[in-house]
Amino acid sequence: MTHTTSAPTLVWFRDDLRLADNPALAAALAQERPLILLYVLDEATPGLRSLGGAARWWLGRSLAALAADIERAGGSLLLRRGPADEVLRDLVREAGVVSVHWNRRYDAGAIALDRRIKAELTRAGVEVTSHSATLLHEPWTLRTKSGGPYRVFTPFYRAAAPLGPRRIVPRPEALPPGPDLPGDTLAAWHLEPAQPDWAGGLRASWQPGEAGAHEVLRGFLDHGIHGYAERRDRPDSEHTSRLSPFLRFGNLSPVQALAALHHAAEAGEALGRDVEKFRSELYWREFSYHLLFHNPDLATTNVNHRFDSFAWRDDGAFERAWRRGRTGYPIVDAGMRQLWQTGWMHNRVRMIAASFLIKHGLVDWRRGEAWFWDTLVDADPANNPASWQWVAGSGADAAPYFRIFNPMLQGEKFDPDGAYVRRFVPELAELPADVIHQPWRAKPEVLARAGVELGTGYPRPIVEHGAARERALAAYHRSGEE
DNA sequence: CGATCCTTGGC
DNA sequence: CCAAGGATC
Repeated sequence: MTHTTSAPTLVWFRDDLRLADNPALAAALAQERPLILLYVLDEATPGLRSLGGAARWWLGRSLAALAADIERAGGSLLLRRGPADEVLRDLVREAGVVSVHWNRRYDAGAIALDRRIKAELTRAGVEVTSHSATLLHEPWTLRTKSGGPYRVFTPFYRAAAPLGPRRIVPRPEALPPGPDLPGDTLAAWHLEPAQPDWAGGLRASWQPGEAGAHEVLRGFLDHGIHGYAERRDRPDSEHTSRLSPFLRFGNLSPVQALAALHHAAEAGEALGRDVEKFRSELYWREFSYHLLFHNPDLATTNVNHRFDSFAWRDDGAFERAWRRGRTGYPIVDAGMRQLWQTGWMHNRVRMIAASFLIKHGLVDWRRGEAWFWDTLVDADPANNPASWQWVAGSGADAAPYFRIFNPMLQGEKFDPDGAYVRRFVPELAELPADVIHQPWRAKPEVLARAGVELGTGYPRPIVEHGAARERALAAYHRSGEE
């Protein structure tokens, strides 16, 4: 084999930062040519949404891990920055690339860019192949009997699940070296914050990359999955998978997660109900991408256009209090502070916090979506907007608008001992469980004993729940009359 | 087409 | 008890 003398194949990594189960990498390897492994930091192409701060941190860590994994296998990761079409055009010319492989993306900006690059390179005589890697099923393969895309989860799931995912592609044992090409250093991209360094909580919470993904997956299938169906809703317990950021950046594929889940189920390590529940959660991710593919402007436009005339309030003070975790509703504030500290929020609390911004504050869901986009390590172009629209009531298969979460009841139901609130809202740590979700109702001596000074220390509720609820229902009915 | 169903409640 | 209305077969 003459790897070093023949023309190279290029693998362009994007949302698939792993070596195992990577169809583009495997197909490129099978060509037995010198291999260029590329990542492009593209902050210049119009229509591509720039990563938020937390996601940039995750990307930096993932690339460091990927580069190390690649080097251990004998290859090297090339880093270049700029508009991806220009970067690829230059690199192809510079290195005499004859074949390019990548795994597909599904947001409109990326689809348009990839299509343009593919057309240009093909015209130039380069073979370009895209692969399915990031989803269990390609969105265009699922249609209702009447021919349209699914808009309700359950029929989607019933149609998709029996199809079964593609086969897992093995992890390559060795990577051939590629040509020596000039590239950027990761440090020069400044993906991790320096001044100020706000990422301490993220570093303490996560180990991005492929090895970290498998460690979390293993831990989840050994422990968290037991009782998952019931306890996944409890923010005070460790029964969620915490796989979302790994799936977002492709440190792990959903195909790998599903296969590991089935393996655990067959080995009798997990109960059917828990397995089924987690499987359906993987398919919720799938459904979000399906919605994104069929609604390219999911992050900016109401899926249900009845909401286009909704009179959102412009309330900077309310939004700031929400972002900082100072609404005076402990379960909301705990969630918002968990988000800021760790780059992640428990799913149940995401719903409560999102509902609070939208319904108690009447703030446009896009404002909340943008904040989550900037602060979540798992922020992706599908799940984030789809979930915000779900809470707002404007999305597909959405919660009805009149379903307004009661933050006290939700707190008491899902964090009954207050352990989650105590962890993230230390001002309230000494309050007894029976008042921790509504401290304003505690007797003065109880507050004093706990060292809580409402108003000066922990805030009083920014809105009264009952009044806010009535206001939201009235706004909804007004909107419906137009 | 009419029947049935629909992630995540609140009062 | 209340609260719509659309998706799907």
